[in-house]
Amino acid sequence: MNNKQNEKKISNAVIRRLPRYFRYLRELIRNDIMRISSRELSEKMNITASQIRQDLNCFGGFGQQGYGYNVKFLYSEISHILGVDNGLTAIIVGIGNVGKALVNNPLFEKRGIKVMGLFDTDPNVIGTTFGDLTVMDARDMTNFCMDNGIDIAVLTIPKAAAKDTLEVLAETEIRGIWNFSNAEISCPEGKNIKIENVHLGDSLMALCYEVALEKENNQ
Amino acid sequence: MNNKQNEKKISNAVIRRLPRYFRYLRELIRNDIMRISSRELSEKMNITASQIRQDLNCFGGFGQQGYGYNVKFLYSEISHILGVDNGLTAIIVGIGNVGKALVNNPLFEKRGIKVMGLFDTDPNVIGTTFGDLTVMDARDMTNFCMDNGIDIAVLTIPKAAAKDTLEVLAETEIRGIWNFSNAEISCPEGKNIKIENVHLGDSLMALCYEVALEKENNQ
DNA sequence: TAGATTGTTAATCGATTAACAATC
DNA sequence: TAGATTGTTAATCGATTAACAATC
Repeated sequence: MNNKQNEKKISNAVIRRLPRYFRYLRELIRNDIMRISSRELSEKMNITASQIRQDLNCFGGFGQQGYGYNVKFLYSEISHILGVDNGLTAIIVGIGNVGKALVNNPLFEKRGIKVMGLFDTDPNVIGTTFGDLTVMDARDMTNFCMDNGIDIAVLTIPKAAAKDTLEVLAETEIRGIWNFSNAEISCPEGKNIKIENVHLGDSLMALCYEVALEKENNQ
Repeated sequence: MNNKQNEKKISNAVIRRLPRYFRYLRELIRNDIMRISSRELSEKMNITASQIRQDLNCFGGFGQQGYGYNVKFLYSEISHILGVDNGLTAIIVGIGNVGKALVNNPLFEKRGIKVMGLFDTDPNVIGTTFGDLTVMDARDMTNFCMDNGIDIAVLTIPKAAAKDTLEVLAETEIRGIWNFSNAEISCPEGKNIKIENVHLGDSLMALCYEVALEKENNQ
């Protein structure tokens, strides 16, 4: 039950699995399933029961011997670990096609993240509205982030704009960057900004590798 | 030099790194760098030189002792392994916000994939055009895939539609699915369809974990 | 030839799985 | 209490790194 997060570093492999548990548990709740054993969950998720127990125990004992796990309790604990109840705030920088796809996406809301502002440099885009948000001039980004205590910046900008934007953001209190630009960015010296680089192209190519291999072997 | 692909199974960890090599090598070519040693590349990519040599040797010797790697040659070999020159074809199923972001994306073209068709079920969307493609009725998807020998289906559809769409696609000669729907799909029994599930929400949550942890520790 | 750097084997490290004592 | 299932330690497996002989 007690939080071990501060005691030892959680491996990246574990962290990457947490959102998956989060998804499956939400599904169980939706189906009114109240309790589940590591074995049952392992069958649904296609991983070993051992791994589930190891993973969950990184954060403390969430289960009960002889009973299993209380689904709602486990879900709320994992939600907490993932910061779902932390009231994190975000801005989206670059309102092109990808930016637009994210603005209208339940992705953020589902995870308790509030999108507070949209930014672009194009005068034709600045001033347009999406729901209750109006696209602002990127030059006002620093002030906006500072005034509103923004936690996360979503970068849906061209590769060429990534470096400058990173420098601007480094001057704010931003804590994380979700980077969709093709530039591979890393945290500036002396800062402590967590960066998640999303390379959709890499995902597509991993698929292409398998497809191409199969195609060659088959004909 | 000789292709070892058929000899032993390449580990997933290696496959996931190939697109990254692809990107860095393209960058080197753009900067007119003709040759590079594993050590130099390792410094740029922030991995060990040992790993680079191990990775590349899964596919055969692409380098030369005492010299290093010829950038253009290595790039073309990796491109080939990733199927860039295989003339793969694709359709996009579901022309909502995410679908639109992908239609207008150089992602496919950059990797030699030709997007041949767009599909949707919404009568208001069917018939609209994007570049030289017109959105077709999803009911015509099976025939279109068969007639055009489509390799890859990109699913940008709601979670609820994923199961049915998968069943339809299973009746075609589709070889791969790039799945953006929140449903976690797997290959139907008896078929050999490679599936790449993209969970943008999982990526966002992994970032949130780090951000939330830092926030808690700092205040 | 001497220097450099690969290809490849061996050593290390970390992550996954198995086993079982603890306990509900 | 007996049965079930966790939490946790130990064993295994695989991936990464180090080392070095091969060779350009």
